[in-house]
Order: sequence, then C-alpha cells, then structure tokens
Amino acid sequence: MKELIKIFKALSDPNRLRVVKMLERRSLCLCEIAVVLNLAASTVSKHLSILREADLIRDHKDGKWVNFHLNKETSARYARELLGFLEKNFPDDDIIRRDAQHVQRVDRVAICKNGKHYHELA
Amino acid sequence: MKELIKIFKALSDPNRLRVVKMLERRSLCLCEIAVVLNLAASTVSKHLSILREADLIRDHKDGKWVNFHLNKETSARYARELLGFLEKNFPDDDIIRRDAQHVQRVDRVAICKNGKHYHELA
DNA sequence: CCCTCATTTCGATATTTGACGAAATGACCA
DNA sequence: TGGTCATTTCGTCAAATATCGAAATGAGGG
Repeated sequence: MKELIKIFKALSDPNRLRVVKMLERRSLCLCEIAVVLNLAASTVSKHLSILREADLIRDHKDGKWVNFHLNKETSARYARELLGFLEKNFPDDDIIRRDAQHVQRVDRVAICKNGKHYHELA
Repeated sequence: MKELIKIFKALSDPNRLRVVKMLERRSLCLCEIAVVLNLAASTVSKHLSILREADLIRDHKDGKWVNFHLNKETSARYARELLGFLEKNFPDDDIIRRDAQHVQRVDRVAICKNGKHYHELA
C-alpha cells in the first residue's frame, strides 16, 4: 500500500502532474521545468525528487545538465500502470496544452545562463 | 486538471484508500468504517466527504443509517477509471486483506449502540 | 587546479491536512 | 412532540507540505 500511496501523493500536486505531462513530450532539465512552472529551482528540485521517489521519473547526466524523463520501463507496477493511465487519458486541459507548447520552445542554454530564471507570462 | 488532482488527493491517504477497498466488498455505514479504521466518527465523516467530493463514492439513507458505496457508475470519467484501476490492480496488501475480513464480521447494530465506538485490536 | 553554473540541500515560513472532542443536525420511532 | 442516535459541522492542534532564498555540491572546461 505504501508504494501506491506514494505514487498518488506524487501525482496529487498540480505542478508535479504538469511535470509528468511535460515529460511525455520530451525529457527536460530542471531549469527548463522551472521556467515553464515559474517556480524556484530549489522547489522544482524537491518536486522532482518526490516524483523520483515514487518511481515515476528517472534522470541521467548530460554534460552539465541532468535530463529528467518518465520511467516507463520501471519494474514498479503501479508507477508503470499509472503513467500509462495518464498518457492515455489525460485531458485537453488548458494548462497542460499550454505547457506542451511551451516545452517545444524552451532552450536550456538561453534559459539557464547566469543562473537567472526569468519569469515568462505565457 | 482540478478534477483529476482532487481524485489523486482523495486516494493519497491510507485511510481513504482502505475505505475504497472496503467498499469494494460491500456498502458500509460510517460507524462500521470508523470501527475498522479505528478512527473517531468525525474524522471518518471528513474522509468520506473528501471521497464524495472526488466522485469516488456516493451515499443513500437506509433507516437511521447512511450507506456509503462506490460510485462506479459516475459520469466522472477519471473517477470511474481509477476505481476500475484499484479494483483490478490492488495488491495482496496485509492491511487491505485484514480490513476485508473485518468488514465481513462487523455488525452495525452491535457497534453503534450508545454512540460508543469500541476499539478492536485486529 | 580554479571557475562556472546546474542541481541539491538547508533553514525558515505559510498553508494544508488529519486528527480529536464537543456541539449541532436531522431522521426515525415511541 | 420528544428522545435517541448516526452523521455532520466546528474549533483546535500537531504534523506534513509547498515555497523561497542562501549556501553547499559537484562536474566540465579552461
């Protein structure tokens, strides 16, 4: 039960749900996610660790960045099934759609320069 | 998105997850649930209202009791799908199994008399 | 070896959540 | 109409959560 609770908790925050939906489009580094969500890097880092703890995402290094991606091949059954559920079922939600477009535009090099995370109004 | 978040939030508490799994066995009144979870009636009432708000359960009056049951026929798509997910997938969890047995034994008339909710140790 | 900079960790703070008991509600029944 | 009793609402409290900025970490490129 603990495993499933951890997954439901992870998915029950709007920002984390947005992250999962963004990662359906492509893998992203922390600062790209921070720009789209308009949150501080430290906050995003925490969200990502919660998703990682729930086995929903993984990450791997890519030069000076860390790429986060969905953990579709996880052996954790409920994580795998719920990722499938979200991918199949998730709606034509305005925010999700907007994020998806935003994800196509973000450029990590431009964004992260000088460690300043500018706020974009979307 | 709000609808789905509400459902995930509702399912991300162990006691509420137990309630959903108990209701897969049969419909129950509040005081039966309170005995199995070993929680105060007011606490259980709150949990039930959260599940109701998420469209996961419904209730109807039955004499002096209120029967709570799963809302499998709900028009709320995500609620319906996630109830299906839980019914198909939920594990052989010790607590869930114990609750299921407990549910078979509880007798609302014996339990609720005098408004005293006795504590049972297993 | 340093410097840079993406990410993580830490400490503080405000909000939300889960729990309780007491009081209110409201329906049956005598 | 009054009493009983299952349920809900209310007020409070402790613990968990979401957020931030500042400081620590750690890898890559001079």
